[in-house]
Amino acid sequence: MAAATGHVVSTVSNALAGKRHVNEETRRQVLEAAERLGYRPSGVARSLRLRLSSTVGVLVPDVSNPAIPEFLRGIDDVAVREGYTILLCNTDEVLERQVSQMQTLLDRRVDGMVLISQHCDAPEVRKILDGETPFVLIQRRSARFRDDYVGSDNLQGMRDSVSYLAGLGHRRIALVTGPVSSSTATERMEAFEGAVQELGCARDPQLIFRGDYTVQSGYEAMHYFGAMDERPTAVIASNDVCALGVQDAASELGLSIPRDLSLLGCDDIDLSRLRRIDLSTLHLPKREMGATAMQLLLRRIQSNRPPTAREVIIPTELVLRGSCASIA
Amino acid sequence: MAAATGHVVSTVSNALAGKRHVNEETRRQVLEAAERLGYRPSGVARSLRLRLSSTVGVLVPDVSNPAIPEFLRGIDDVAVREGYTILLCNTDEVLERQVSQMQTLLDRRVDGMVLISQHCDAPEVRKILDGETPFVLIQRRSARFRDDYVGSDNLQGMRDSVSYLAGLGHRRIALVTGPVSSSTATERMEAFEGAVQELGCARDPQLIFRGDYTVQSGYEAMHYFGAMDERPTAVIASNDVCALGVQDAASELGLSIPRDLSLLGCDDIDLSRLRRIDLSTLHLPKREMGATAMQLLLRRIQSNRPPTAREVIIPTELVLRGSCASIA
DNA sequence: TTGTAGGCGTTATCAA
DNA sequence: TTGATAACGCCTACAA
Repeated sequence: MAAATGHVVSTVSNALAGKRHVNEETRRQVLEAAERLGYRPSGVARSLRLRLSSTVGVLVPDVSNPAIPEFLRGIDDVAVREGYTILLCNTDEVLERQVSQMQTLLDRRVDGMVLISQHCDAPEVRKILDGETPFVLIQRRSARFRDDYVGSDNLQGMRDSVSYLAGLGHRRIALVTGPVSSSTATERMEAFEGAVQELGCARDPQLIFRGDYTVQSGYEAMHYFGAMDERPTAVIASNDVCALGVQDAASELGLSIPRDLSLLGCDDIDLSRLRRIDLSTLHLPKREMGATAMQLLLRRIQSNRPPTAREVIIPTELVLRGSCASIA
Repeated sequence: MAAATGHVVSTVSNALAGKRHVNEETRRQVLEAAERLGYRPSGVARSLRLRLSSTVGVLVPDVSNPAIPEFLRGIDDVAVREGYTILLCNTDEVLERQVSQMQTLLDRRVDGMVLISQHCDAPEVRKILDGETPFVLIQRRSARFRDDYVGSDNLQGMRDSVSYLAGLGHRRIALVTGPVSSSTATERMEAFEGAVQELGCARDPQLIFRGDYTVQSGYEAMHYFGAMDERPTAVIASNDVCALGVQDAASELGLSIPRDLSLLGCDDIDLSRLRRIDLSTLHLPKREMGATAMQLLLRRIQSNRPPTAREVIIPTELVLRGSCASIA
């Protein structure tokens, strides 16, 4: 490229980047030549030189789980605005996969990472997190460390949920929880247990089913609940996707929602507001949360001294639709 | 790193990469030092040297549209297996955004690009496509050029759909089509028109509503159809997401599916099989299609002489669920 | 305002 | 089998 213009590389570089002053005429020539040749500076070379890749890795359990893309979209919104590109990695909740993906991201010298509901306490993971590369956690935080984190207010949310159902007269309320490794799942479960006790509802461990945030697990949960001698009159699912499975099994069992069973979700995925689904749920502004996480990450990337960790807890809001009713 | 081991860089490189023979003892030392120092070769430097980034860009309209992530997952499956990482870009169907994202990908020297339902005939886009960087198209192909392409058999699929409905006695069948710029939408629409004529159904241009693959557009379409003097008795939606909107509006209008209205989708997104949705639709193996596209891309990336373009047309399969019934 | 030169961290080539 | 060296394409002192 330099050759083509008759100017030296540094002049070309400066003309293109507009960093230092170059003669207007020189500049014009360079720009013209670049245009004509379709020349564009190599981001790779720049990354090597600057030791900055303008790239962030995002780890997700599985993009095709409906709850995930909305976070992703929020992250992307601010990433694009700030000139970053996203490297996407699916981990399927499998620790080794997560570790190897993180390693790959590091090898590619990403400027930072966003971990959406990923393992963050496993020693292999922690070892990477303790390195130089900035990161932010979404919806799953460490039990032992304080990191940059964006998550929902699970305590308040679950309390609202239980007290809403209790207000409708329900006393046997079941919970389909998420995987043990998920702090959000754990927090929601603990809040559930607390609220159930406070509000004088049944405290039956059998009413808690361990799921894994999938439709399938909600489906299994409901079949399990349905087979109990004393069925729950209401079910809270730890996320909407899983609530969809509960709905499905309920139909199969001939249980009408909300007549025979009240159902409450968490997350408020886009589909929950469809009349066919019509799921009452805790709304979570996922796109905004993704954006917030990315902003936190950028703050850390761009600051010279590592800022102190910040945890952003987003309040949830109960969205009442048609899946709950007072007990007959 | 080289310094730490007392060996020269090239030896270190070779020990780590295992390319050429190094003394077993030397090798051990290098590996040990790397382990101890947590050293990992820079992918950026390697990319610069090799002029290969092991990175592919994927352009999508919007990740949070449920039809998209499944393709993405398929792409990722083979990408990971082959050591590639995905750079994700949302374009929102906006041409300038697509162009600027493609430019960014080029700047980052991606080894190739996958365009999921993107503009591919606009001159700005074509200019980039005509460059050196390999690419594959999914679900939207060029009207004028023959590129590597993976898409559904829209002709056969739409024929099956119409003839299924005609077999149920429907004669007034409506279509909610996709954006003009989408070849899949166009192909489906043309196939619809042909089939409708062949099978002796109403050929009323009013029965075709131009949507854009969103829930919202399906919703609007149904309200439009619902207000007609002579309502259609069946609706075919150009994709499932849009069918969801039709369902929603139908509920709102007090039309029961399938009693008052038969509804057929396209794509078969995961959610369509939920009992609450229960949408009859054309199944499309989206994850497999994504994988196929990525394989096509790799073939092009890895071959010395550009192979001739290949179009892979995937047959669709009508999945009968509960959204269609014979006419009363 | 422009030119020169060094280095970012690899790999490939060539010589030892 | 190993060592030295030259790119890859960019940015940035520093010198002119």
